[in-house]
Amino acid sequence: MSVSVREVAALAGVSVGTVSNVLNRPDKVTEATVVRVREAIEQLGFVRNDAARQLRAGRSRSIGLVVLDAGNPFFTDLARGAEARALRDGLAVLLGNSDEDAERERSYLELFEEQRVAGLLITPVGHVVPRLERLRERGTPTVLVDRQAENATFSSVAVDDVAGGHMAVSHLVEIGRRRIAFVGGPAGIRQVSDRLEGARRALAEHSTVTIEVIETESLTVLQGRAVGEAIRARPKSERPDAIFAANDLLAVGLLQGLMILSDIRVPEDIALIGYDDIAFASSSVVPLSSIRQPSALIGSTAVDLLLREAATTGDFAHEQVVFQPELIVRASTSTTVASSDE
Amino acid sequence: MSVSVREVAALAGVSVGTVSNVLNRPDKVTEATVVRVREAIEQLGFVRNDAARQLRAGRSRSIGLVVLDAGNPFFTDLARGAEARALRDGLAVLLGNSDEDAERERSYLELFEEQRVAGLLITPVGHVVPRLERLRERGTPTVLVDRQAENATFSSVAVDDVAGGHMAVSHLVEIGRRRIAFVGGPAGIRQVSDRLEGARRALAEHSTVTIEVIETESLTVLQGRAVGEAIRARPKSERPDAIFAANDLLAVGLLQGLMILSDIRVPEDIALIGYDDIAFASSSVVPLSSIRQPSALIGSTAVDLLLREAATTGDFAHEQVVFQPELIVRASTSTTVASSDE
DNA sequence: CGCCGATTATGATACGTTTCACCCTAACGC
DNA sequence: GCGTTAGGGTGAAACGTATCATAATCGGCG
Repeated sequence: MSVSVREVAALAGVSVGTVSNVLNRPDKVTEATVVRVREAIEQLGFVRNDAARQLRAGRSRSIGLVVLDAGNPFFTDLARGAEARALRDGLAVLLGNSDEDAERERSYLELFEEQRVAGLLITPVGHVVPRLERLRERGTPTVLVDRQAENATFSSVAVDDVAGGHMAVSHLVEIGRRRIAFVGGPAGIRQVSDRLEGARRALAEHSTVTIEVIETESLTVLQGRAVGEAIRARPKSERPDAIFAANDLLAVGLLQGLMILSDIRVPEDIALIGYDDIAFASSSVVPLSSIRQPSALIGSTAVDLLLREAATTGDFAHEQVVFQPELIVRASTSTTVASSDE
Repeated sequence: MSVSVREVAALAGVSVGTVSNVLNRPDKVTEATVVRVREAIEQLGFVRNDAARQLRAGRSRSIGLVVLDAGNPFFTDLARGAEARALRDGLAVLLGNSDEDAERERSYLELFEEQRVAGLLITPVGHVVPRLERLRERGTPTVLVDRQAENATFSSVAVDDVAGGHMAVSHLVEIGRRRIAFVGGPAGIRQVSDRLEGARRALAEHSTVTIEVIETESLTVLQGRAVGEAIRARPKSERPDAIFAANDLLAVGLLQGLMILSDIRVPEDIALIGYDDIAFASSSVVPLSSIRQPSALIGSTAVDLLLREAATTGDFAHEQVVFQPELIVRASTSTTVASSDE
């Protein structure tokens, strides 16, 4: 059925070893032979079998990336950054979408483990550290993405979410808001709890400000819309005067839920700030204030760390990279400014 | 280094064949033996080597999916649909992003071919038919996605883009627009040319309406913004009174480019309609009219066709599924209606 | 002309799994 | 008690590649 090196070798009148050399180290083979083998390959339509190659090599040329939500532009940008960086070293990136679900996460880890990936990038949901440690023992380096490793036992690249939460809420307070709602969840997700923690710290500096936490099942537009509608249904006096959403998807959904068929004005009645600064944030109904993260840079840096860790034999080289987020103010939190966007 | 079935077998005191049976057909093995083997697996931390498995099987348990733009929600939704359907048959989906670039597309095809994927889903950019035919000869079925196969030589699942283009422009004409601009590109992409074709047909029915084609390099927010700014820079009299964007990403960008620091009103001065109806369309500055496609359904149907084709031995079973798009009217094309959204 | 080193080519081997033809044993029917 | 059968288990073979020790070839030089 399938064409193998053996048949190529036969047609070209050389040994299989030579064919392999043409494929992998053409400089070690005479020009004339190279040509002859290449012709045979062409003629037979030979395509190298990656499974055999991997089996022999003991390791694949791919790295696995498990993200929380492949539909979130923040993660697609991150993936794009990772892919570009990996490509420079001839590595492919396998993308897995855990959808914030520990079970799905586990099944992707299993898949990647069976594939003997060259490395693993993950934004963890469940309790995966033991599994990751097992992987490491096998020689598969792991880098935690968008999440700081608590005990420096893994390399990680993250953005300071506590600082980001602090920024967001400080900003809301500065524009005069006092009844703030935090919308996000599930609470088990580190990014969410850190952003909330930052928000709380900002509050601690202003005793007159209160915060209400509204937990969601996931960080999606749909969930945001549901919460928005719930808030809209409240009597005016019980509504917050500002909302800090744990990400932009929620914020966009909130905007829909709050404004549709409603007299609520954003930001006049309720100011709104999101997180991630996805490309759509600047063009939503009311352009969205947000906390910007360098998504593509996170991805490429993660691959960088991964490769560095893979190259190091002594395994005490765990690096923790932490980027600082940036406040982007747009119309959703500014009554006066005519946002000039970017 | 790595643990193999052999060592598991040794520890459990059985043969390798039995271990394999426990892994793949546990019902064929005595309960007691199963337990013993499972314990050995656990104890040694054995993880099945997928490369060896594939090598033996001759085929992988993954299907490849090559899309035009992994950052476009239309395609992430499509991918999600495909993944969910594939999972039901125990298949993984490998996602490749061609970024509308023939070279990248080629390299993903090569990768998938080397991986001996069980099947291929592709939204083609370049001239890939010969390569796909070669794949088919090898026994790898292919389904064209979001693109009708011209000569019924491949299975395909698509949406009638000509009809969609017709819908969009008919709608613009109906609300009284006469100077229409079509924004999209590159022209080589079938979806773009079909939508334009549909637009032209709609025009043919109204001799007083003119169309201007503005070609873009890609279908992204950035490109849309650039075109929007170019239109904004024109003298008022030379601006179109309606724009049909080849997808929502462009439309969102156009919205940004047209409205920022500008007195142009949408839809009063320029009506705007996009294509795909991504989740963000309903929550943009001006909620966007669009042509809706059943993205997840396209993905799952494509996998369906793929599996059906893979099951068929006689190879004359190419099916062409064509869905009809749906016009979604929102504020960007309606001066009067206070959009009730969904 | 013969020797040597360098350059090329060879081909057996191993990677870890699944499969399949075969063996063993115990139970069953007659 | 013997033949038959079925259920469990065995282990060698094969999948297609890369590697590496070995062999062949060549050119140059003494």
